[in-house]
Amino acid sequence: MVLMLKFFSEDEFIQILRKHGYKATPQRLTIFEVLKSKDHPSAEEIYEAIKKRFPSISLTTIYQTLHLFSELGIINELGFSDNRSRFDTNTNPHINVICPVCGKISDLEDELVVELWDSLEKKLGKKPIKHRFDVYAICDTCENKIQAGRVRIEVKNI
Amino acid sequence: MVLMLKFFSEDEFIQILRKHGYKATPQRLTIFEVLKSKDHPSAEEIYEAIKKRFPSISLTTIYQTLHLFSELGIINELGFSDNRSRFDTNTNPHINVICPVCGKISDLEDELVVELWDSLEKKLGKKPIKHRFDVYAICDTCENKIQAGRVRIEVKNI
DNA sequence: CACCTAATTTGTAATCAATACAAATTAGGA
DNA sequence: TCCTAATTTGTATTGATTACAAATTAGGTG
Repeated sequence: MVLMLKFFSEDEFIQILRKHGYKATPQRLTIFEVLKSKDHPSAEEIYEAIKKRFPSISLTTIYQTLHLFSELGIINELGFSDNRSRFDTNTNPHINVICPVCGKISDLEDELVVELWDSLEKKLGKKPIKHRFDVYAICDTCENKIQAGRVRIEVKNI
Repeated sequence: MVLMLKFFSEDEFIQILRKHGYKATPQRLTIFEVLKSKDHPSAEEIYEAIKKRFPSISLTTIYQTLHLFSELGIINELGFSDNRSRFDTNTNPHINVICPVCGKISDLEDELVVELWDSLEKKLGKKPIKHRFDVYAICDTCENKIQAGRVRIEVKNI
């Protein structure tokens, strides 16, 4: 951990690619920039955002690049039961708080999570490779809509 | 929490269905029994196991039933990036320790996880609905194969 | 116990995110 | 500037899951 996509400059990012033997293509750099600005985007959302800056880009490139970034450990792919992965740029120990109504994901950083993560090396006999901690709770926005009777509960990502 | 599919008798299970207005069909009871005996099965694995006891069952029924059980809160659907959900019958606070090589999932019950779960109500301002904590670590079986040079690393569920 | 009806099951067709593939393009070293 | 392996692109395909409508059935009622 400690690495965090959001804090890399473009130059640092290019160095990371080169160090691993990968080329610094404009497509990769653009996807990197878009990832910085998005929260927990799906491939489709990334594709839509990137087409604005890079109209010729192919969806296949998006997928290949996201898999490459996952392999490099700078993002995590989060598979969901609705078959739409989302991509997490926060690789430090944290909890994804997911609203089952609107699908919004927000990060909860917490000392106890770090403590739990650190304790796992001893408990498992080896340091784990990565984590994915999800918790489901209705977000305030949706809670208010429900209170006001303005929404029928329809569950996402659950 | 406290509910645990593995510890329900068939009669108790029938009562749960009826209490919620659902019929106790032989298909549902068979799926319930098979879930008791499987660890973290996919829909396909459940289908294969059930066809032995109930040859006429349809894959659609498997899916409908698994979704019903999820709705009742007695199992959790775990979506993965390979687009194959697996179903977790352990709804108590625990960590899924996933081997990225063979895909094996084992449960780690731990006091810190319970403590973390219990602390979330205060931190979020509301009691969360459910959790899903995954950690990736190569299992002993795969570790040994790798040491012996008998396997090329090929990643699953990651 | 037989009947009735809404719930459930079944088989097939459709969906759609993700992947495979092969041709065209390009980063970056020589 | 050239060269080549890496990368990108567009299209075709895959495969888990869902939609749908017809057939069946659980379980309540008289």
